[in-house]
Amino acid sequence: MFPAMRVKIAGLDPHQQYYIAMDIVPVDNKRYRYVYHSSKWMVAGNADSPVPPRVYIHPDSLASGDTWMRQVVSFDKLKLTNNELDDQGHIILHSMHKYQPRVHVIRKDFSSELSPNKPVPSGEGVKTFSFPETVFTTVTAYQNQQITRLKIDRNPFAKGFRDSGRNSCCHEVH
Amino acid sequence: MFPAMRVKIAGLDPHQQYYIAMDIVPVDNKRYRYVYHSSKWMVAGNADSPVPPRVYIHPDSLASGDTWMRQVVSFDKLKLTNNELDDQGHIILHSMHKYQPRVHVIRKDFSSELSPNKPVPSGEGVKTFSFPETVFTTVTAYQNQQITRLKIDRNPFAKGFRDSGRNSCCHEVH
DNA sequence: GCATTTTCACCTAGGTGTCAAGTT
DNA sequence: AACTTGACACCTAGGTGAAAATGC
Repeated sequence: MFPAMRVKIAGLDPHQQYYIAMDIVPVDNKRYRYVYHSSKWMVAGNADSPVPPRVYIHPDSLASGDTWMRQVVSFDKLKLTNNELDDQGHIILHSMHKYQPRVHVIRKDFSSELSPNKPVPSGEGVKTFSFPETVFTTVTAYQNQQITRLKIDRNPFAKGFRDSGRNSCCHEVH
Repeated sequence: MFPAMRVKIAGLDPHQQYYIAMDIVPVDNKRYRYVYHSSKWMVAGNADSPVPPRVYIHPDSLASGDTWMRQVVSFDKLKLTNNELDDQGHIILHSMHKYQPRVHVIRKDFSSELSPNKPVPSGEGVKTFSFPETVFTTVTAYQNQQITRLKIDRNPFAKGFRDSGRNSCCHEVH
């Protein structure tokens, strides 16, 4: 998933151990299509049937509150798929649906049920945060030029598609 | 370090947490030189002055005995340097000296003193293993053809230097 | 003369969007 | 017509020994 979600965490007990995890939940029960001439996502019917729940457990888990709070916690290794039979542990989503990523901070002594294949437990010892500005719509092909440009300009792995990169290939270098 | 040291571990308490670590200790107090015509390492004087002790803590640490025993524990990410001022956490060794790698299994409740920059603690809760067949002599350039061939033939990153690789580059493919 | 460092081409491994082709 | 997939060129990132350059 790019751009990656990155969070700063405060208020933990420095000496307590925590897991940090992310899941991605549907925003509504709708399927969408993109209307190019109005540059808007429009409802295009009801959502497809639910997919197996998956949780991305941050690879720095288990770590102390102290460790978590000292760093920016980045979810850049989180991967998405539309393959409901995925066996790589990726988070499974429907294409053309709206989703909200959520961050979970889970005290170690409350993590007995934590699993990549089960919903995140809730209750005392688990805090969940979601940021409305991170809602996104899944696609298999980009629907507009702005998103393509954002991806190409910001992702180091897409450097080959940048205008500057393309032009510079034709300059003579001495 | 290639080939990497790889170990199978048995006899741990499945539910106990352990660190696994490696350090590399001098075999003797000598400096060596390689005599090509006899294909042997000969003593060439006394060892250089000791270097700062470094410990490689296996990146899967901390993990349960169960987890450790289920896998082959590989030290392929361990890195060596001859730079005594190294700040990358690599293990510092003198070139042209003989060394013995050691594997340490450290119970979590005994790991208070465990640090990449301090000698591994010893006593109850720490078990240390060394395998004489893994003794090696450090170099900055290979001293004989056998070791070069071993490296090239066995290390995937050296594929470009294999005979088959070199020849195949010249074949026409159609 | 020997040991060490630096630079380099050549790999592994894997993350990008593009485009052509396939699917529904 | 819209959506999805797969092959591809092009990157990042970093692990190899060869060979040249440097040091002692």
